[in-house]
Amino acid sequence: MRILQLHSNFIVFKPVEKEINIAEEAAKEETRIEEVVVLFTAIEEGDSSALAQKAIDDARAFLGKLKVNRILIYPFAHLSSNLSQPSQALAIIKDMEVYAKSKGIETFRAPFGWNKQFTISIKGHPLAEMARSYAPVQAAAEAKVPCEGKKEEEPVSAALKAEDTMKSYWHILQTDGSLVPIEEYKFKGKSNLQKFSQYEIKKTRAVTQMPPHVPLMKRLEIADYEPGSDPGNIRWYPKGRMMKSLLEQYVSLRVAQYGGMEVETPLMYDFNHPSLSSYLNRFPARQYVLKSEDKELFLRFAACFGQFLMAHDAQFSYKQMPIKLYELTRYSFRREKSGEVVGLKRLRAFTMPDCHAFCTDLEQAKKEFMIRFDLCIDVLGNIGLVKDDYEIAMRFTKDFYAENKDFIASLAAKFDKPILAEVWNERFFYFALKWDLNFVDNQDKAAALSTDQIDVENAKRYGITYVDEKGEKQFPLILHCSPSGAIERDIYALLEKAYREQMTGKAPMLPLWLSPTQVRLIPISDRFLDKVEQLAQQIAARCIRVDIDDSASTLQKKIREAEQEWVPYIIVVGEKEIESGTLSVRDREQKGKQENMTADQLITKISEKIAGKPFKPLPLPLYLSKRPSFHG
RNA sequence: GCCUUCGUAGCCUAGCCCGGUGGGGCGUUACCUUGGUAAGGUAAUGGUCGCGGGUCCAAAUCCCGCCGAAGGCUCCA
Repeated sequence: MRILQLHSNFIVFKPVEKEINIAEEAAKEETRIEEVVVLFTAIEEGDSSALAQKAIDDARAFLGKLKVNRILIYPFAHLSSNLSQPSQALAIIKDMEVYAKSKGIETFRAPFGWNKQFTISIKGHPLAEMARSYAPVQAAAEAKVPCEGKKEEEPVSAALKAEDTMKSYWHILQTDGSLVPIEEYKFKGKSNLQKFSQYEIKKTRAVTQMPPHVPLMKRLEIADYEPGSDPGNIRWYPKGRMMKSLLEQYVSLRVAQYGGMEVETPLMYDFNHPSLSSYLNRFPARQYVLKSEDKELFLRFAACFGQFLMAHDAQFSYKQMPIKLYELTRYSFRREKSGEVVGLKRLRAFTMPDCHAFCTDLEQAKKEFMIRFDLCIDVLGNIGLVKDDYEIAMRFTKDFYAENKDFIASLAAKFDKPILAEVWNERFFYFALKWDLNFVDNQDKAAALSTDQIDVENAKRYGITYVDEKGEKQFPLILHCSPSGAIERDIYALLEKAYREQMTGKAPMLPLWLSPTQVRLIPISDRFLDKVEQLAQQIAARCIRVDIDDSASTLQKKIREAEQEWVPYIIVVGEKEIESGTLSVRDREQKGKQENMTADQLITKISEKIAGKPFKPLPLPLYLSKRPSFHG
């Protein structure tokens, strides 16, 4: 049996003439049905009533999802070249109709045996079009790995087999390296891991609140939606641009210290390049496509292409390996579905540091993997996201675990927190092992930050080779690592974390090195402006971002506004301070407690806290009265 | 893409159900106030009520279509 299932706005059909002599009686009139799932159905040799019921049951499963309860069974012989006898076919079609009605479905049927004309309007969503094929006997068809973007289901048996291959078996990998099936694991005291597991496995969501980081990114003048672009393409205000730039610099610095060689590669690539087109098929991201003269190009959705094409042309041997290439893409483009794009969490254009390491063999890859694992955790920690802020998932096949149990156990021991493990029976992605660190936000949704994976496929695909000890060409293993994840996502995580801390009664703030204003000076009156400016210059000369609130508001209001801007240190300056040289510093970290210190002591205190981090000067005019407001 | 909800000044929002001159707050500007650690006072300014069509004597309000956003679904290397 073959069924083409179409979720339609409407269908209009009209019987024209009888094609066979057993055709049913029908009037040659137009029938119009609105909001209906149309089942174009061909009955094949050997089909039974049981199969008819199964077909209806499968269709019912979709009716629920589509929120429709109306079907049209439309006999359509052209789907098969192995049709059954018309008399049997009619009987089965009728069985389908009776069964569907018995299940409470509003069922229509087009007459059997007629040549009919029809007009149909199909809905555009992914589930709208679906082809199904039912084999009459359980002959094992060959299994195929389902391919993303294909709106067709494989024959049942093949689909079942593929499902078995793709089926994820969820476990918790404990710090001693043992696996506990998720149903048996006690999440006591591990509520974030539980939330993350739920999100990964069941995708449960129940919140209707706007993600807290969205109003924050606007109010703090970090970033905003850009209505003049495509959804998920963000505008960055001066403060946000500065933060993003610092994060970019920091991650790039750390990768350089690790040994990554920074390169730059094109934003757009030829759709028809042989290596690229086969990679595209393995990577289920939707692209931005553009035409230039007679070429079709796509905007890159990862940094892999440029680096792989570069590695393809490079000459290297085992003596130089592992070789590490690095690029920070500004931007990677993924045309996420409009309903999925949200705030800084999921974008269509995002900044992605990506470091690939080309390794000779699994031993070298494992060693390198471990080094990068440390690097990622340390980078995130310095950005302001510690182990309590994220959960880890590790994904591998049954066989890989069996063969590398000690290695996986050592990763688990190093992380020192239980790990969500996704285990497959067979490998169907290009990696043998992958982990990702996931931030769990205030809506209990998870977003991946850092990740690393051992790629066992792409060297061959891109023709990347190295020369081994015997002078023979070999394919390397490739590690893909983003030490921080997307930079935008880091900012999302920092804002969500700040919001969470606010909920627990703490003053929300950004890490000191990322705060656009680190010190705010508030003169008590205009009379002190000159002296305050001198103080500002003294502080700014030591690479600290300081500004002056010279607006016309009252003192109290200026303090309130500085607090609402999350300024870490606020200093009111008047006669006392200028004469004594002692400043009364309001410390946000300590909920606004005031502490007396000299300017030099403050400078030392801040310098120690931001040591080792990149610096950028104040991204806005020194005087608040000279600043435009970018949002409200 | 689908479903639900929502679009009112630069920002937040009342009014919509039950049609009859769109109200408040923040901001901005001006004036008064020059202050000692989270909102000083007065006034002025600012609106194609998302866009288009319909119903009606009359539409922010009711109806239809479209656009945009948020949440959900789906998807998520």
